[in-house]
Amino acid sequence: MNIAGVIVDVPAKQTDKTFDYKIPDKFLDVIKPGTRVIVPFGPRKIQGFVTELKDQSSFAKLRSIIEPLDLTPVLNEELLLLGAWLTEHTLSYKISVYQAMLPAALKAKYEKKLVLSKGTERSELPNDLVDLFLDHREIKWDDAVAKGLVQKLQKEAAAGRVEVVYQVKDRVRKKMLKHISPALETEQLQAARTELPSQASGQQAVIDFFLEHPEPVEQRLLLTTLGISQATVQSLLKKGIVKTEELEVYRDPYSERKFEKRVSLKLTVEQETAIRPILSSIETEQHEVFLLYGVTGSGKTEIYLQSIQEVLRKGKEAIVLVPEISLTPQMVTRFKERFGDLVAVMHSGLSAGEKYDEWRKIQRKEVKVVVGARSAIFAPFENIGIIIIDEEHETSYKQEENPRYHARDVAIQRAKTFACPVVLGSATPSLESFARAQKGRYTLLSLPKRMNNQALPAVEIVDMREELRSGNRSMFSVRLFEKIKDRLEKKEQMVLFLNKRGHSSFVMCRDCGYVMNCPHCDITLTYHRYNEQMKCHYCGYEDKVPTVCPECHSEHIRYFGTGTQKVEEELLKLIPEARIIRMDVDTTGRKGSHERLLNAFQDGQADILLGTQMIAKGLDFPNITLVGVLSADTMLNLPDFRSSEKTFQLLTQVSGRAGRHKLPGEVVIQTYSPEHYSVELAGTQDYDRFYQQEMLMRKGHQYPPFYYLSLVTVSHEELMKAVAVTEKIAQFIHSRLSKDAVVLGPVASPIPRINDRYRYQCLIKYKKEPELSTALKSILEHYQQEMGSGGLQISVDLNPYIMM
DNA sequence: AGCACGCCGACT
DNA sequence: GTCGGCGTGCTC
Repeated sequence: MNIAGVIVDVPAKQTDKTFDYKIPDKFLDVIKPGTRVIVPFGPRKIQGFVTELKDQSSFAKLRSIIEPLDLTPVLNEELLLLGAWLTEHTLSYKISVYQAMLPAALKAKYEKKLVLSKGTERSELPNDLVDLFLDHREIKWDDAVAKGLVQKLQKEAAAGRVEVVYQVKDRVRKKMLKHISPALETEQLQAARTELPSQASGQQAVIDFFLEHPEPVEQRLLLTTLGISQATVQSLLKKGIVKTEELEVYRDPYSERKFEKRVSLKLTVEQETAIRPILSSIETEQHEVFLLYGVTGSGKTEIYLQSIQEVLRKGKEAIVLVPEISLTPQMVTRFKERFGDLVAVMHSGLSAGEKYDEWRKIQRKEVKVVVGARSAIFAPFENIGIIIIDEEHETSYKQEENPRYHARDVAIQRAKTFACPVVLGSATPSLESFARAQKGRYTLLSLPKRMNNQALPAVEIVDMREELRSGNRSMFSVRLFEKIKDRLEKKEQMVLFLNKRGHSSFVMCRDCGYVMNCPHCDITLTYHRYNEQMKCHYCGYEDKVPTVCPECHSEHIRYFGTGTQKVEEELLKLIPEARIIRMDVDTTGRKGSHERLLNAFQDGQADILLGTQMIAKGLDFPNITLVGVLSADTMLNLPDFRSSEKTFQLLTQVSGRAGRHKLPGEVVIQTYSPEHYSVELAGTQDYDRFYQQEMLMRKGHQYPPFYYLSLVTVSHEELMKAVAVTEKIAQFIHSRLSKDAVVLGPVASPIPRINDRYRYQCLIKYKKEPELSTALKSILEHYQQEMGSGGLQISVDLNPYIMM
């Protein structure tokens, strides 16, 4: 077994296979499947993943692996298999999949350099090159290019005075710090202490310290805790009483914070009923998917925590996925309080180094629980006992770049391997999941009541068309404004929510709320400034922008868009004394600012929390008694068949922020389409009826969960080329599928041009098409050459969430 | 993805 | 006659 099959770090169709290399004898015991290695590849050196070991290769002359990058494989057998599965299910390159499974820090960086050859002196070079190597024997290739000296240098290279060197670098180094530890056993240490001169109090203190704690301690820490100087340590070192070593330390993003240990809460009867099947699945080690459907504030988190506790008791590990946006300090705290140091946290707020350290803790089995966003699903645990996905309906679980995976699918796949349960939790489950629960593929667990029977907040829907009619042109309705003033007087807090994702413009009548829809697709038409047209991105339908409302003939018809900053300004104009904290991408950009703003709000430093998406979830402040949604429509009018579902989910989530504790909560939803079922039913928090209604729509228009979707997006600099290729692809797919499948397109993508590239797409709706994957693969194969050089790009998304 | 090899246009 | 354009094909 001295040959390794290696997947090389070159994301291209032609290199998407294993390359065989000889393993040098000295690395035979280190290199295993899952190890990263540096291999020669053509003239360069690149990183690769060993995926298999073998005795024979069909290749006659093999080159050798240069060196391994890991002492322990970064991918274990299960993850390698999972990678193969993912490749198949996302049609991505193997290398992209493996890289997606690991922290970015493990991705190689490459450097191309020019080095003075051995035995060559700087003075032997031509005059204009001498300075380049002034105080090093090497220079960066890019610098040489910038100075326009490449040709000259290449001549030197041909003459053997300069060499081109390729280097593979790790992105992040392990953080090493100097540690001190005793060099002697306890008794000898004791003896050494007595031999010290009596005035050597510092040295005595150090020995006393090590008699208590014999393990290595960071030097800086030792000096400060004992109040001694470096010199003291030096003399002990000379005497051979202590020794130093460089040890890896973790960057701990939570080191500053103290967590009080909390114990389990008593479960309510409902929670008790809901948790039982989960516990039994853990107990009997039977894979099962649970949909934990519980209204906001019904205590889902406590069920997660206690299930995990049971898993840990069995000596197994747990993965908890939380949407990036709600991976709030509050959430992390609850897990840290319960499980202390056994928890690793992974989210985008961490630096690459911090993420890597958290990952290392998992790999080294120093933690048992990981709480993290999407990519935490790849946590390298080897004995998973449960996978929990909170806010299961969130679309951020779907990765929108290659590999285009859905964390839910990966979770189920891994859980099958480990024969453990998956718990999908949500107050507003995705239609897909709820439908599966209805069909019995998932086990439905319900928590219909809030804990301590707190009533759901009263929701009032305000018709903004009425407001306009009665002369109120501001963005606050009379009702909402009254309530804001009332809360300010009572010194209670409130949250104002503005959905910012309404940017893709749509046209709406301010008088009657009429929004232009596509007659064939039930999807909002998008306004295009460049040709003053309304357009459907699903079927290509086009219409003129109306000057008067087709419905009520009003002239107040215009397109929409507004921002948090504008709301803040207007609010301050009306109520100058209001203390507002604004949370959006602008104010939370810097690291830690998210947490700081929320803490400020919690401490009562502001009355109003104004924000976008990010304040919709997970917040749990006792003093919030009013939630205002400024415009419920923005999301409803996105060109997306899930827009109703997203609107309902969002409104329900936001409403759930109010009155979670002693004070009752109120919600005001402002809208131009109060009669739309997603708004209306969010008002009564009636998921079940929403589900029924939305399922009818989906069935009628052949959308998930009745049909699967696949999306092929073609882009090219030339419009005609993009259209023509998409057309051919559509025809080809059509010919390969059964008559039950629907192939739509070519249609311009919702973003028809990015970076001067025209984008066309083809949407496939189908129930069961075993040939589809093969067909898509052969398309990618067929256009391979053109994708390399001709500037053509084709991307395939099996089960897209964003239609762009 | 790089990089080398190789075959056609504008220059010393 | 040469330098250099980027099309084509390969990397174990």
